[in-house]
Amino acid sequence: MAQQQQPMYQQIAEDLRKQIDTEVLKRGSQLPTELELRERYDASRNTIRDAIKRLISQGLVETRPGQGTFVTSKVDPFVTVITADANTGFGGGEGAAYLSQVSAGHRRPSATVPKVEVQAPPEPIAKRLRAGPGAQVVSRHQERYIDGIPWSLQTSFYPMDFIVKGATRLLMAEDIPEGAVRYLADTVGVRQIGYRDWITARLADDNEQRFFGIGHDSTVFVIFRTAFDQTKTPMRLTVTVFPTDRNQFIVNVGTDLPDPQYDEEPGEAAT
Amino acid sequence: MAQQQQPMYQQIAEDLRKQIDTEVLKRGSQLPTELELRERYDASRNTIRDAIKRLISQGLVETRPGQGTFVTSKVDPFVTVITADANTGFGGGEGAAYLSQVSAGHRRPSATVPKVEVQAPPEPIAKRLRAGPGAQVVSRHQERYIDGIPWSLQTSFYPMDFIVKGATRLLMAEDIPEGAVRYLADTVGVRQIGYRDWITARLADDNEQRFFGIGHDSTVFVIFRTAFDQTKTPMRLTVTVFPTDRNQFIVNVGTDLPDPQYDEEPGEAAT
DNA sequence: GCAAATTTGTTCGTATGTATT
DNA sequence: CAATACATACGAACAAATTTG
Repeated sequence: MAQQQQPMYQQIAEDLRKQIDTEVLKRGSQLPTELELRERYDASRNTIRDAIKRLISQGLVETRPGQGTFVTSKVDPFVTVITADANTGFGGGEGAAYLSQVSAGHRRPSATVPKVEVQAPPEPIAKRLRAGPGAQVVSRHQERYIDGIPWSLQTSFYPMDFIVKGATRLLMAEDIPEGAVRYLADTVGVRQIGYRDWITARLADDNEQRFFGIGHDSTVFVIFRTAFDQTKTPMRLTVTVFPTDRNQFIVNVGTDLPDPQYDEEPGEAAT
Repeated sequence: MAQQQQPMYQQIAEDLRKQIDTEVLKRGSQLPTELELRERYDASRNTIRDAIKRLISQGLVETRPGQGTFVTSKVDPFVTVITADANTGFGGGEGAAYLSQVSAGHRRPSATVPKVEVQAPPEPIAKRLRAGPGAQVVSRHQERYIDGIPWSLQTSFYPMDFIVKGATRLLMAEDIPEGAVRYLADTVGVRQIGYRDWITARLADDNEQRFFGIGHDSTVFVIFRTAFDQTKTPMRLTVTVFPTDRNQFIVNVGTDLPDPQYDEEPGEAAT
């Protein structure tokens, strides 16, 4: 009987995970306290805590000091189409239409008013905007929600040059209803010919952990969107941070594809 | 004196992280043993281990039983272009050209011979291929490397129908040099008009942890690529798993964009 | 090839601090 | 204020993996 291979804390974690999967422990419900689990599994409290730590790092439960440990209630994931679809045309702006939201109609996106700053760009930003040393940029930062759930943190950077040439509304801490792309075309004659998204993932920093309400070893998608004008010059860089636990992305290549079937979640797949 | 705010194990982790960032502890080098750190920081071994666990979950160090703890040596990330570029034309096959590899010329991709199976597809696969109950599919699984480094795990699923109609080479455990797209067009007249990538992230399972050599709380990208034929019917589903610590993706929207500047890593950005 | 030394992994017990009810 | 529940920290012992002599 080669059964006693795994450490006890992993066995306990596995047992609790199964109870969560099979809804014996329902979403949002409270787990037994550490002392109760200690008796049930005949283990020390430290071992119980090691098991719970595993479940936390897997995003299955969360602990609240003074209260207890609770099964996390996962939200229906937000699905974002990165490539513009036929209806919205050639997208890629900053505002509400910036990223086409699948399941639109059911869900209500919202965002804080932009926090606008003029700053010397950090090195990675400057490189992507091809801003030389000493150059200044305008940054516009927003916290974005869907149905009241923290969805993403977004910061757009524009060359200061646009302000000098007349696009002063970029400095206003208010939305640009017609979209920044349209506004820049109208005021300074800069037309967007396309953009490039650079998709990465990393651990969430402290800010992001607080805003999204995720643990310290949760990961986030970071998408760098560089938009180019008719002279192939970067005209905007938008950095958006999405927690991976509630976000998915779609990229369409080719025309005339059937609509995605949104009721089909991409579940686990054998490799 | 509001200095004793953070727990000790977090302070120790922070101190070690700084030493790694400033190259005091170089890439690949060994950290002091737990007993040495225990004396240096005047803490118990368990507290030292809590600090190291934090560094592990941040991907900064790795432990090897019987040997010690080592600073992880990060590889130059692999950058994959998801949208087809002008040169390769309308991509989306299964083989080597399946995903255009940036920095090509410097790096050598390789893959194991496909492991071919005929199976009843798991539920998520069947849904996406629109395979009814009882339907069979052919799966072709490969482990893929770049410069000998584990890069991705890929499984493609084809409807069994193609085999019946004559595309028997799909059953062979060997590469299809001209590409599966071309082969299917030639043998059964099924032409690919495009594909849709569905990008998600999740924790790595045991298989993936072993193959990629990553920890149990590391995350992976999972990309579901559904390819459609001229009748808008799914003709292939490819599931590819990439560890997030060494992979990035580019999506181009619009034509005539300048080339990416590959020497510019997307570093950390203020939000 | 084997035994010893080294190093990390697991488990226990205990005590105290902090947040919530 | 008291009770409850999780968070941090210490010490100790043994197991498992690896290297060294």
